[in-house]
Amino acid sequence: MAAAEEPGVAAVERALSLLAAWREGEAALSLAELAARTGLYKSTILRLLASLERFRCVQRRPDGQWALGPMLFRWGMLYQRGLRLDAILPPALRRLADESGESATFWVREGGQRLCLFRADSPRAVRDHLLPGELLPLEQGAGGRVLLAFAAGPPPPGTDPVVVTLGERDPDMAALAAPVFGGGGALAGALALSGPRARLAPLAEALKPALAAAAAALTRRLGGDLG
Amino acid sequence: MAAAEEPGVAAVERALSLLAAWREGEAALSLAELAARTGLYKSTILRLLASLERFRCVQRRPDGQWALGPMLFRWGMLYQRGLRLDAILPPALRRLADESGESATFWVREGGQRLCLFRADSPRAVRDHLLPGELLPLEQGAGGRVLLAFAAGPPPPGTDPVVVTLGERDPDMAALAAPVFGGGGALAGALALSGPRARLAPLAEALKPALAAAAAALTRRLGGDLG
DNA sequence: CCTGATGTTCTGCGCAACAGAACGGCGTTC
DNA sequence: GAACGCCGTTCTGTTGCGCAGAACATCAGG
Repeated sequence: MAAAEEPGVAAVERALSLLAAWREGEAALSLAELAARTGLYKSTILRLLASLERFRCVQRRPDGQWALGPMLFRWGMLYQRGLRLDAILPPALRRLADESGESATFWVREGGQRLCLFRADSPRAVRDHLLPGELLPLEQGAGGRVLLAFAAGPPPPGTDPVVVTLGERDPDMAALAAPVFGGGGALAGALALSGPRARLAPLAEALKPALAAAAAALTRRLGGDLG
Repeated sequence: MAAAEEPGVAAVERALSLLAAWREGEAALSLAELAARTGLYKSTILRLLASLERFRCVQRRPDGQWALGPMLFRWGMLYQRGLRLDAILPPALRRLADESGESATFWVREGGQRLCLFRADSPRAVRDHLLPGELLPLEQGAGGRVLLAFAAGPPPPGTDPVVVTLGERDPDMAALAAPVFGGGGALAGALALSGPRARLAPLAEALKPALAAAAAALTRRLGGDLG
């Protein structure tokens, strides 16, 4: 990375591109696969992995394959808890999922995407499949639309804060979402319910008040109604 | 890092030492604080942060302070789910915590330490405080002792698999733990109950069968009884 | 207004890190 | 058993990357 270009450290970016090679559901990757996915030379990868391993960001398995390491989990938890939502959100999401019968998710905005920060799956066997840590576009789905629509703060009183979308991200799914505000009226995230379209679409209007109430309760707990 | 020393990439290790600067409960750190904690020059830190920011491992706040970034959360979740325990453990821990009244934790061994991978807090207000992502020594506490004692695989039938410790890690706490085995009889982790010593110590013997049964049920679900 | 602390920018120089070849091991096929 | 292809490991000459650290700008507090 020439000084005339964007600042940074090329070796660090090579190491991070390695970490970015893992995908959902992959426990371990071989050296050859890492080379194929990153375009880096195997000797370069081995040197980078040595440092990542020393800091416990990757670990080498007995069969020679490489897995992500525990320090990423630790830092990921520090990130999540640094948002100061971990004490409040999991029980609130669990309650909402149990009472509504659908999956409850809390989305936060990260740049041009939304990140699934907390999740309580529906008690039902048929439900949408979504995992904490997943990053999705803002433009699709109720959660993303709420993060866009309410970025500037709380709407005027009397405005319906709940957004409903049918089949935007997946044709068979539906979702509702409402904004949650934190201190100073800043948007903290979007509280969403989601599930199969056939089951959720007929119930969407009926679920709006409960979702709006749950989001408002979270807003109050976060001090978002004081701004 | 001279070639004669351990292999690796010094710039990468500097960047990782930056990420390691954050501690529990710290949402953001200033440049000066990062310099104080790592001993790196501020110009060096800024270059490293530029790369970390580009890969979304840190983010700069409007006030100029630096926070850990969402990609760490994503990779942390990939690490956790790569262990293939996420579908099974959270509900099992919740059940165990609700039935026993104490906090339930799943520990995995990472090198010479144990990592809190999943956690269900006790429903009671007075409980020990422990968070996913925390790393603790193996030599202290029931969870750690189990990871040491059963590293070689399942014990002979008839052996009591539950370890009880009183006040080892914290004088006011007590814990019980039992091993959980995965495919091929390999130790997957330790299932633990923990809480205030005054409350848990009198109940420890009575809780052993339930904990052993829960651990055995997890072992069966993971195929650990087939090896 | 002054001071101290913090954050930002710049650059010469040294060596860190890379590219990529060569090699060994292993599994598969004939 | 030999040959082949793929994977992982080791080595090294060269160069441009990345650092140290000084200088500077900004800001908050007294």
